[in-house]
Amino acid sequence: MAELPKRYDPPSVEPKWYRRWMENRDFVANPNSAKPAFSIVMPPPNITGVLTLGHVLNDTIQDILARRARMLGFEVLWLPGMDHAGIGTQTAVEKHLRRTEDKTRHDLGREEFLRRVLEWQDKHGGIIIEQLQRLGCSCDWSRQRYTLDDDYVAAVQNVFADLYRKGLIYRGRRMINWDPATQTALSDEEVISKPQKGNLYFVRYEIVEEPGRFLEIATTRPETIMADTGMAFHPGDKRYADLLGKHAWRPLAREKIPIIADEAIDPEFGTGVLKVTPAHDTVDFEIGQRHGLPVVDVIHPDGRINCPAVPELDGLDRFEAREKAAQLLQARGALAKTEPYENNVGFSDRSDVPIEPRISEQWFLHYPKTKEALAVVREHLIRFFPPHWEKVYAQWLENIRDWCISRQVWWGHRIPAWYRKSQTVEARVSSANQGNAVDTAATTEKEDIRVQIESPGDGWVQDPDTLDTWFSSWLWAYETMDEQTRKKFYPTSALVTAPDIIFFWVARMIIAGLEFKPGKSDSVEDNIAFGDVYFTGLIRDRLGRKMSKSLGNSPDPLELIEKYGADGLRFGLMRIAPRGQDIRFDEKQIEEGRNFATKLWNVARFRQMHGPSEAAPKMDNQTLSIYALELLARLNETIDAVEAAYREYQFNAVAQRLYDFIWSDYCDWFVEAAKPEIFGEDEMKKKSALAVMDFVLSATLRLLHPFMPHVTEELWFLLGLGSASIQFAPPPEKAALDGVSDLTGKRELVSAIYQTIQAGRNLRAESKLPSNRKIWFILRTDNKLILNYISTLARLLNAQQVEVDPKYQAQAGNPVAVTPLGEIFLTVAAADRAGEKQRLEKEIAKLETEVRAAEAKLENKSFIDRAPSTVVEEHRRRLKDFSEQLAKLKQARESLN
RNA sequence: GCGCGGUUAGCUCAGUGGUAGAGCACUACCUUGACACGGUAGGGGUCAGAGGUUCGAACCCUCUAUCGCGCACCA
Repeated sequence: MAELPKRYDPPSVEPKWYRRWMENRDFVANPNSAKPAFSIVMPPPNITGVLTLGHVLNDTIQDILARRARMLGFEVLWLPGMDHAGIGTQTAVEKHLRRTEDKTRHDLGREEFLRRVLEWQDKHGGIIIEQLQRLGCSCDWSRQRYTLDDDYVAAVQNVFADLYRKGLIYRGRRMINWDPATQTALSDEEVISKPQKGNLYFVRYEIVEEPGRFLEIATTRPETIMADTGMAFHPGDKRYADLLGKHAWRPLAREKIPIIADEAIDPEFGTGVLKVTPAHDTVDFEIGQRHGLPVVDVIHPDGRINCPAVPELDGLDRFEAREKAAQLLQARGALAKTEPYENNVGFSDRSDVPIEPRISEQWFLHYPKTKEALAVVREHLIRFFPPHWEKVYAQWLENIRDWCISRQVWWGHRIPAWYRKSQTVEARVSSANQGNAVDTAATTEKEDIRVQIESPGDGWVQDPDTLDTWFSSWLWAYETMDEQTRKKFYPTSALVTAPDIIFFWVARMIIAGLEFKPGKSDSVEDNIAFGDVYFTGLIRDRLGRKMSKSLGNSPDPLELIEKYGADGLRFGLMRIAPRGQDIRFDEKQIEEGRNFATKLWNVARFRQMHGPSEAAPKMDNQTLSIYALELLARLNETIDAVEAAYREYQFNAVAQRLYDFIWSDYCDWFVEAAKPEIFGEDEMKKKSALAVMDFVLSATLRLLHPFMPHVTEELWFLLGLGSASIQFAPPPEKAALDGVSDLTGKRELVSAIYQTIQAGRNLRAESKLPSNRKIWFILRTDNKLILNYISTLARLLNAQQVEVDPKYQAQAGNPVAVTPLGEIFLTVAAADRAGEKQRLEKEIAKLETEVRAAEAKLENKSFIDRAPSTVVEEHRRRLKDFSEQLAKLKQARESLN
C-alpha cells in the first residue's frame, strides 16, 4: 500500500467521493424499504440565492442528522428544493431591468416581464444546489422540488380555493401594511419596527364655532393633515369637554371637521388631542369607523402626496412633503412649536423603507387550527430545541391576526380568483388614485367572484395579484412528496431552521399540517408536520453584527471550502455552534476544523505505516496494555457522551467530545504510550497495540462521519476498515471490557503514570533544559510493578534513562516533584540549586494553603453531617494526599541544605 | 410596557450544587522514526454587581447594571 501523503488534500478527495455517492444513488430514498423512516425537508433556499454561512450551518446540521440516521439503519429522505421568493426575485429582476434598459416592469407588461424573470432564473438559478453538493449534503436530489413546479402550483391554488370555500379566506378592504418601494401589501410579520429620530409638530386648529379659539394637537406626520377627518380627545378629559360636537378648521385643504371623544386617546400624550386620519393610521381608522368619519386618502401607492387641493404638496414625496407641510403651517401661523422626537416606525423587511398604513382591498386568511397548533407544541408532540422558543411561538399564536396573503407582485402564484367585469378590477386600481373623499363602501359594488383554477369563461378576468411566498412554503412539509413518498416519510422527523422564520414558516407549516391532514390518518400524530424542530443560532461577524451584503462582512463559504475543505468548514462551524445561541464567526475556527482533519489524517497515516488494518480486529483482554484499556474505557465514555449530546441536539458537544478524544486521549497519550510496543520486538504486544488502533480508528471514523463525511470515507477506504461505504456502517459498539480484572486499578495506574510524566516534563522545563536534551530521571518508589512501565515513561519523558530506586538519596540540586507513583528526581549536574530551592518553597507554600483549606473543611461539622459521603471521602483523601506530598517536599528541601 | 436570551482567561466559547475548563492568542523549549495545519511546559479569571438559600454557589432565588432578540405601544 502506498504511503499516504502528509496532509489531507480536500480537492482531490471530497469531490471524488461525492461523485461516487451520487453514482451509487446512496442518497435516494426508497419508499418501499422495510427500514424505519427518517425524513427531513430542507428549508428551500431562494432560487437565485447563493450559499451563505447560514446555509452551511443549517444544512450541515441536517446532513449530520441524515447521515447519522442512515448509519443507525433508517431509510433516510432528505428532501431538497428551492423557493421562488416572489418579492425578492422580482425586485432583483426589476433592478437589473432599470440598470440595463432603464425600464420598469410596467414598460414590458406582465407577460414579457415574467418571461424575463424566467430567463433570469435560468441564468442565476440553482447555483446553490451545486454549492450544497460541494458541502457534501446527502440530499435526495432525484426528489428536488421547486415551489413553482406545476403540481405544486396546483396544490397551492387548490388550498386557496378550499380555504375560500370554508370561509377562511376572504377578500376585504382593510388597513394593511403598504410598502411604497415595492408597491405591494405586506403581512404584519414583514414589518420591522425601528426607532426613528424625527420631530413632533404641534399644530393649532381653529374652532369653527368659536373663532379665535384653537385646539392644539401633536403629530409626527403633518403631511397627512389634508386627510384629517376629525379631532378627538379622551371622553374624560375636562379640558376639552365643552368642544364636543363642535368643529375645527383643518389648516391644510381647509375644511370643517368634527370634534369627537374616543377612549383610544391618551390624555397624557402631547396635548391630549389627536388629529384623526383614518386613511393613514390603523388606530385612526378604527376611531373613524366608530364615529362614521369619512376616509380621505392623500398618498399615492408610490408614497407621493396626492392632494390637488394643496398644490404646494401635491406630487411631493411623503418625506419632502412633511417638511414642506411644516413650512406651510408655519407661514400660516398654525405651527405652535416643533420638538425633536424619537418614535418607532414600521419598516418593510423587503425594501427597508417606512411602511405606509393604507386601506386597500386585499385577500386575507383567517388562520384555522390555532388552538390545535398551540396544543401540539405545548404538549410536546412537536418538540422545540432549545425549548424556550415554545414561548415565542405561543405568544404569536395567542395574539394572531388575519394574514394578508395577496401581493401586488407578478412573480409568484397567481390568485385563483376571477371577477365578472373588468371594470371591477379597474375600480380597485383607481380607487387608490382617486384622492380625496374615497368612500370605503364605494368599491364594494356588485361584482361576481369565482374562486377556481380555470377561467369560468368569457368576460371573467383573473385577479392580477399573486400570493405571499409563504402561502406556498407553508405546504412544503408534505406537498413536496408524492403519495408513495408521503406514505413512508410523512410526518417528517425533524426540521432544522433559523429562528427568524419561526412565524413565517414553522408555525404556518404546523397549522397547514393540522388543517389539511396529509398524513396516513386523520389523527393529530399523523399530521404534525415534524417531530422535532431544531432552531440554529444566527451567525454574526466577530463584532457581533449580522452578516449582510451591504456590510461586506459575510465570508463566501466556497472560498472557505477552497481554503479549508468542506469537512474542515463543517467541523469548525459545528464545534462553535452553541445550542440556540448566536454564533460569532471567526475564520480561525474553521482553520481549527481543517487542522483537526489533518490531525486525523496523520494519525491514520501512522497506523497505515505499520501494515494493513483489520476490519474486525481481535482484541484479547489478556494481552491489552494498560494504556489500551484506559483508551478503550475512554472510547466507551465518549460513545455514551456523544449519544447523549445527539439526543439534545448539542452538536457542539458531539464535536468537542470527538475532538478531545482523538486529539488528546488517542494521539497525545495512547499513540505515544504505545510506541515502545509498536517499535518493539515483542510481536504479540505489537499486534495487540495495532489491533487497538484499528478498533479505535474504526469507531472514531464512524462517529465522525456525519460531521466530516469525505475524510472519514477516504480513510475508511484507504485503511480498509470496511468493504463497503462508511455511510452505511453501523454505529460503533463499545469495547467489551467487562471481563477485565481490576479495570479501575489499572486505570488509576495509567493516570498515575501520566501524571508522573507530566511532572517530569515540568521539571525539565523549570530547569530550563531544552526539550531535545536526553536526561536522567530517578523515581523513588516502593512499587516494583513500575519496572514494567519504564520504557513508556522514558520515551514520553524523552529520557535517556528512568531509574527506579526505592532508597535514592537526593543530591543537592536535584529538582524533585511528588507524584502518585512516588518522587521523581531529575538528575543533572547543571540543575540550579538556588532556583530549585525557590521552586520548592513556592510549591510548599501552595500545598500548605491547600492542606489548611482541606482541614478546615473536614472540621466543619455541618459539612460532615450533610454532604454526601462520597464528597466527604474525596476531601479526606485529598487531605491525605496533600499532607503526604507536603512531607515529601519538605524532606526534599532539607536534603538541599 | 411584557416576554426571552446573554454577561466565565486578551479573543471565541464550554461548564447547571462539591479544588474554575478548551481552542486561539501570549511566553519558553523542541523539526524526537504520523502530524510545525505539529509536540512539551508555562503565565493569565474575586465566573457583570449586590443581597439571599445552602455545610458548600459560576451554577438555585431576588434585585441591579449592561448587551442582544421578540411582541405590544408608537399622535
